[in-house]
Amino acid sequence: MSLQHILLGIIAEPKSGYDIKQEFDSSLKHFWFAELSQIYPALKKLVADDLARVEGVPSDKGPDKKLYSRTDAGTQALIDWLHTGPATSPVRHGFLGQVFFMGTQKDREAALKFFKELKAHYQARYAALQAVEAGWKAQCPTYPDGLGDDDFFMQMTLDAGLRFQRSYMDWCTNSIDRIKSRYHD
Amino acid sequence: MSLQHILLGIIAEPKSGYDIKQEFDSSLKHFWFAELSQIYPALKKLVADDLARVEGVPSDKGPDKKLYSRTDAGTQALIDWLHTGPATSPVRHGFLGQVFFMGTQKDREAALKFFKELKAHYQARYAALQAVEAGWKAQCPTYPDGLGDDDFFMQMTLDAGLRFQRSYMDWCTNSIDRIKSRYHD
DNA sequence: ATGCGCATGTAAGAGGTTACATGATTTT
DNA sequence: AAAATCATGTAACCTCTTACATGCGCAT
Repeated sequence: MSLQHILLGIIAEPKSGYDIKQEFDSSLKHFWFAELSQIYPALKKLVADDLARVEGVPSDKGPDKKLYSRTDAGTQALIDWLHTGPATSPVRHGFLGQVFFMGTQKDREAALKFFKELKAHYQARYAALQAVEAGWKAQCPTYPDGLGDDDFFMQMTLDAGLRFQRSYMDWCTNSIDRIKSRYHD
Repeated sequence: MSLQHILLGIIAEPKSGYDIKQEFDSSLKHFWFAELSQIYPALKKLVADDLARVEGVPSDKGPDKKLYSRTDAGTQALIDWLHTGPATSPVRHGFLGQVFFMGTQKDREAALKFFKELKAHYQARYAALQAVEAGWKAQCPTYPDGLGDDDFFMQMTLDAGLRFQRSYMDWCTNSIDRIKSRYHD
């Protein structure tokens, strides 16, 4: 349900499916992602529902680009989405399932290895978000509160990403300490 | 992919699909959940794959219960899963998508309302986890480090849940302050 | 000439949700 | 007498992933 709305948000400026995929991979990946094979049909559906229009333009290299942009109905559908209340569908965390049943396996070293790997994973994600933030800081010396109205809210999602990753990392660090003091002392 | 493994974890003791659903809703819901319509076929598949066995027993009320338990191959499959490394598939956060595009709508009060609703949502989840923790504390006076080996890891997932909810709440609080000081001063 | 980046898609399948279907017992 | 709880499932649908298919232009 959310993908359609997120696409509507992205095509405030005319964009092709290929452009959108790159935007997912660069600036949106901390909260959403989609494959091209999902994006193309979703854009078609927006047009079928009169929420977007297409315009074919020749490309420098490769086939023609299809640029999608919001119709007025599309903008309204986006705003309606913002008014339906926060989209907080519950989330599945496979790694917590693994921890939940980790007592099944008596190998303490395996448990430590697991948490160290998890911590490294979140550290990498954290570093990636910090790099995005650094780029933003370089562009705007009064970051974050001197940002324009649109960027203000976008930066909030980056702030959320940074906080959440830190929280995961802290939990890993603490868990490693607890395992060590329980089994290595 | 993870559901099968989580079911294997749960059926260390013989359990019916109905029992499992209740366990999801009570103690596992901070990291996983599943509908009965998904659980029943999944259990059948475990039996077909020789990872579980079934035993039909008469129930006090209602139809016969089918109790599922792990085979040795099932236990091995569970342990193998723990050795494949942390299951960190990326997560989609619809509400962050909404925040990302919140600048589209110029209504500041709507933005504040959104964040307050979100904060209330996470506060409710946090309170639910605290209640689970309180029950645990009542049972075990040396909580959390005096817990048995199995419970030790299970409690870690509760700790994770509490930390993550706090982190979401803090972000909401901070975002509300930022919106207020940007637009209400 | 081989592969990479640009640019479009389709098809099969896995995973998950919602709605439907059945029937017994216990509580209000 | 009606509703909730116990207990099993099936079917249609939606979302997302993985694999496949096509073809141009540019750099090595």
